[in-house]
Amino acid sequence: MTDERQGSVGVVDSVLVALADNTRRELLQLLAAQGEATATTLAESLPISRQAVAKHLAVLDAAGLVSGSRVGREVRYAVKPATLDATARWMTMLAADWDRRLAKIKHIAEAAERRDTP
Amino acid sequence: MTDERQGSVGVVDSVLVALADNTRRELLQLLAAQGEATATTLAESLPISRQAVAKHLAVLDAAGLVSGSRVGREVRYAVKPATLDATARWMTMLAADWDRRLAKIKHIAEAAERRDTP
DNA sequence: CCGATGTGCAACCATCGAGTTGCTGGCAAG
DNA sequence: CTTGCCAGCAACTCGATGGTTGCACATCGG
Repeated sequence: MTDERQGSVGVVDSVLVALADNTRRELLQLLAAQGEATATTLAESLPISRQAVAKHLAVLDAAGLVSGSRVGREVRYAVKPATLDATARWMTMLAADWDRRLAKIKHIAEAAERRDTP
Repeated sequence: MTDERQGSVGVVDSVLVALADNTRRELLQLLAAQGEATATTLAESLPISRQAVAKHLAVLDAAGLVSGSRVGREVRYAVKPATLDATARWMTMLAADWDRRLAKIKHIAEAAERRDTP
């Protein structure tokens, strides 16, 4: 199993790195809108070359956010919601964890205050 | 106001960029664990210099993930769960959107298949 | 078979970002 | 007042990354 401890490396890292780029997010949006598309098609909707798009798709594929399947001489890419969803879950969990800790610390601080100024 | 459309720039961008770095995530973890800490303190728990930590904290602050408050000659930083939570929500919504579109497209494809092979 | 179209690979360039060192300025404790 | 932390620039190095061009390879259509 992949351990997957909070802030360490892993699947989450690659997803976040992939999502950190605006062009890649636009690419995902286009893919989600069209269902399936090739690198060349996508490049026509963006101000960058086909090769640049291909590289981005490789990154997204490595992160598990998209997957490509060869059909004849072209490669159709499609979005994979599961990975994004998993990352969203991880984030929600993390935020909840922070909240828990903050609440606990605040509680301790208040207790100390009550003790100092009775 | 900041518009804040789906895949375009904005708050989400800065948060994702901030989270894309592993050192920054470790920093957040440390902060969440300790409640409050200064740049120098945090630097002692990491293999990098105080200045590097300060830069990272600046990025996290700009993204709204932490906030620092001056106490005497030192600056105490603390985690801000709200922003992370908002981003997590955004992601969940996005994943759901992808799922919706995928389902619709699949439906269309099946309909076409039924029509082609009656 | 031959041309057109789409991918993949490699080299190359420019910029960005993480990290460093070095110095200055403020605040506090002696 | 002086000494010692702590924070805040500023300049610099260097590897990662987004982007480009050029070419070779496969596949479809005539």
